[in-house]
Amino acid sequence: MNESTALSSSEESTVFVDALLPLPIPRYFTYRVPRAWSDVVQAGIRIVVPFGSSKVLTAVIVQVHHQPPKQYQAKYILEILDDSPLVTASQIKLFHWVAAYYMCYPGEVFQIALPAGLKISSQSKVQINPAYSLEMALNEKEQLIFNSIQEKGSMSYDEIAQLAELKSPYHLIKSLVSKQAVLIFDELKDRYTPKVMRKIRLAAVYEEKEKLVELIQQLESKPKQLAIILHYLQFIPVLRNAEINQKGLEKSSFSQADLSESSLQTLIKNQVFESFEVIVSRFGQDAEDFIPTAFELNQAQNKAYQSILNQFQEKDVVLLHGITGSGKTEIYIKLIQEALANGSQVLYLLPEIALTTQIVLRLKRIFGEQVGIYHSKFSDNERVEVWKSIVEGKYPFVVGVRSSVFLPFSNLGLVIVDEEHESSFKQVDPAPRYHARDVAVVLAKQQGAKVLLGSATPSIESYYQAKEGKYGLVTIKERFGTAQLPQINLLDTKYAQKMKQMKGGFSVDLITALEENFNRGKQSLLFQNRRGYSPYIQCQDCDWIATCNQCDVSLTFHARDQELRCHYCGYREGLLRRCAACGSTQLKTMGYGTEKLEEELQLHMPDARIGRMDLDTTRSKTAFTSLLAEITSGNIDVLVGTQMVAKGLDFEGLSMVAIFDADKVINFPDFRAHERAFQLISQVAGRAGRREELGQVYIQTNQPTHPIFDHILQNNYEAMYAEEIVEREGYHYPPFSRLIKLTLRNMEASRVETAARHLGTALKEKFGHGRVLGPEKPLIERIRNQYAMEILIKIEKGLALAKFKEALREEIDIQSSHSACKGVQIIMDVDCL
DNA sequence: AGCACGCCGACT
DNA sequence: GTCGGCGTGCTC
Repeated sequence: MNESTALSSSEESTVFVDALLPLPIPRYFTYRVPRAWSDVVQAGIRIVVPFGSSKVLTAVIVQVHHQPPKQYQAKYILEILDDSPLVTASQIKLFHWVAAYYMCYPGEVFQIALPAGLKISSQSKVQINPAYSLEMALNEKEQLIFNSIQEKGSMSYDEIAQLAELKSPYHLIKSLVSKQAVLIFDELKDRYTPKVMRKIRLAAVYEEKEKLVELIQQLESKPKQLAIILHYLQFIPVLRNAEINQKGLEKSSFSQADLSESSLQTLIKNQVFESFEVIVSRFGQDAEDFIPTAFELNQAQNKAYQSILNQFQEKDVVLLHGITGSGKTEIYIKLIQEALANGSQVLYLLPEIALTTQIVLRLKRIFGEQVGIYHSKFSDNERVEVWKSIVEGKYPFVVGVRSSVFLPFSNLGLVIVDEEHESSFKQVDPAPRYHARDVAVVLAKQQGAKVLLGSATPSIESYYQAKEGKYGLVTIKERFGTAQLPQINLLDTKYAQKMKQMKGGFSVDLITALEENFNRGKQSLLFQNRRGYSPYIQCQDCDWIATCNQCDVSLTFHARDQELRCHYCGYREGLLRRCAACGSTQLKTMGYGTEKLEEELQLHMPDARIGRMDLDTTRSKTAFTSLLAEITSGNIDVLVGTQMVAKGLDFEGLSMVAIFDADKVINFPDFRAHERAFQLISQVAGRAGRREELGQVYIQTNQPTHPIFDHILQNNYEAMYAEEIVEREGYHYPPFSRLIKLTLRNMEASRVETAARHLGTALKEKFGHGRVLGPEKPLIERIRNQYAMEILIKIEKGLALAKFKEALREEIDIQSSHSACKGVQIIMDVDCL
């Protein structure tokens, strides 16, 4: 390739860049770089580019070169957003790997990887610079735009382009910016606004003792001002240590102490105090209670820890199988501390729901300002901050959800995937449909890092890898401290029914157990994986059931809001008074959601304080934390909850756990049903008796003889695994094969069916009947008026995966252009769960 | 993914 | 006679 140094003519030395755009298009796009920026551009910096007739997008440069495209005229870059790379070369590589593996496009990975604040688009805005002082004359057009912005307060790029009759207003705006007439909203440069804190400090003269004493004497007659000074000195003892004055005190501290705002203003005006702003980290606030703990691992933990270190010598991935309450977290912490001490970065992946709980607080307390949190419950600004900080080398330790595998690490030494069996590590809806655990393994390999997968109930896949020797395996079978494994009791609801021992959905035994536990002043947990009041309502006269008109599901009744809701499309309507089919008023709520359990339980236990934790009661971050506080402070005796309570919730007084209905989980029509049931039930059971006392677990089921319960009762993971793995091998399911699920969608059922049959036949012919299953109707045939059909592709172990996928992609492309598939959307999900 | 360009039905 | 349906194909 030509080097710029060797070129002289202007045409030849024009700089071009290949850019990755956040779109599902399989290639890079080449743009021309304005001369002024030819030295600025480099791989990894973000640019703003025009795309199509009217769109403007943020892209990232992957390559800088001098080859003008031959087929077309390259468009100019509109803007440069960074002066140093924000996306690393290894990230781009990872995007490509993910795209190839999960059968999507690098642009789609890029789109998911970048927090929205780093991807400005045509909607970005411009406002007047309050400091503008007419020093620089504006030309006619600029003046026009300036006036218009002044009038409206702010204008978007699109609006300016329209008014100025320009295709791209960037140059005009740039000129206005350079004349200091306007400011681009931080939204433009990126939508990220740093969080600032207003602080107050004493003017430097008063750092001297005499001056300060003098000041205080002067203010004797002004009690309000004096109070402010004294308040300040209480927190910032300037006399003892003059230097701390520079850091100042938060302005809010004064208002919180009910001190006069106007007196403070007077002091500022009189130059006793000065007011200033600092940019604060959105996470750093409680860095004060940062305790660099040196804790001791117990014997079992230490053994496990040593074993992990040993196995890391040979294996890149180690699976830590530690039963609930065995203290895996302490081992993680020790490993993290060690990796950080070696100067490498650490990524700690957690499933979405677990992240809001105590573990984050604990890690923050231990690692202080070293830790960055990457989570969707935090605002996008916070995500941007984490991204930028990692690039700058801050936050060597990141705790995050699945998308944090795409952060710009450069020196990763350790990745921990906690609760590695959790299905929320797999993205389902928009592409890329990636599994964060598996991407983490690739990421780690790329960076030369080690991976520790941790779980009390590992996924069959991971355990198999460990058994096969591909991963290391470390097992802890003892619980931490004096905690014992809970005792598990099965409650046969079929029998109870026969004996008239049921009160509503509760067996008498369950109520008795709950009451006893309550009378002993202990907390209980009632688990039911279904939110709302009742999953359906039915007419007692004609058996009609209220269903969603956009989806093939029943509407769930929510008592608090007195409405029926569809949990799939979000549709809601008021509660019906009459049956829509026969007009009868005999409508009855059927089945049990958490709301109904809460209500019934209150009738059975009128004195108990009952709380509920599910998606509906924890929508906001504050609702979740306040509920958590209620539980830990003992203000709740029985907590009713969905799977949210099963993950990482650990509170002292909890000595009993009840699973309201185990049958739903066990009978789920899927080859992973047993694995999932074991995981979920063990997990919920594990919440009980994490302290000294022996915990009790009650499971209501109408099939107490089901073999899965043998393993659950004995907490025997290995036995469950041994049984399951035989099944998997026999039916060629993972880990003995790879699965790709094709979902076809269309508004018309018949079209989807035709297309699915057509595609299914073609694929069977091309890849063999044994490898293609279906097409079949999914559990829910229609969602949001879209009908679906599924085809499952099984790829046996040993087949060249990448080649197969290429061939599959090709065949799907061919078939999807066939008339039978017209208008039918085809979605590919690799390693579907 | 959007969005423009392009060919066939019910309307002022 | 036109407005508009959404079917294909392109976007540097």
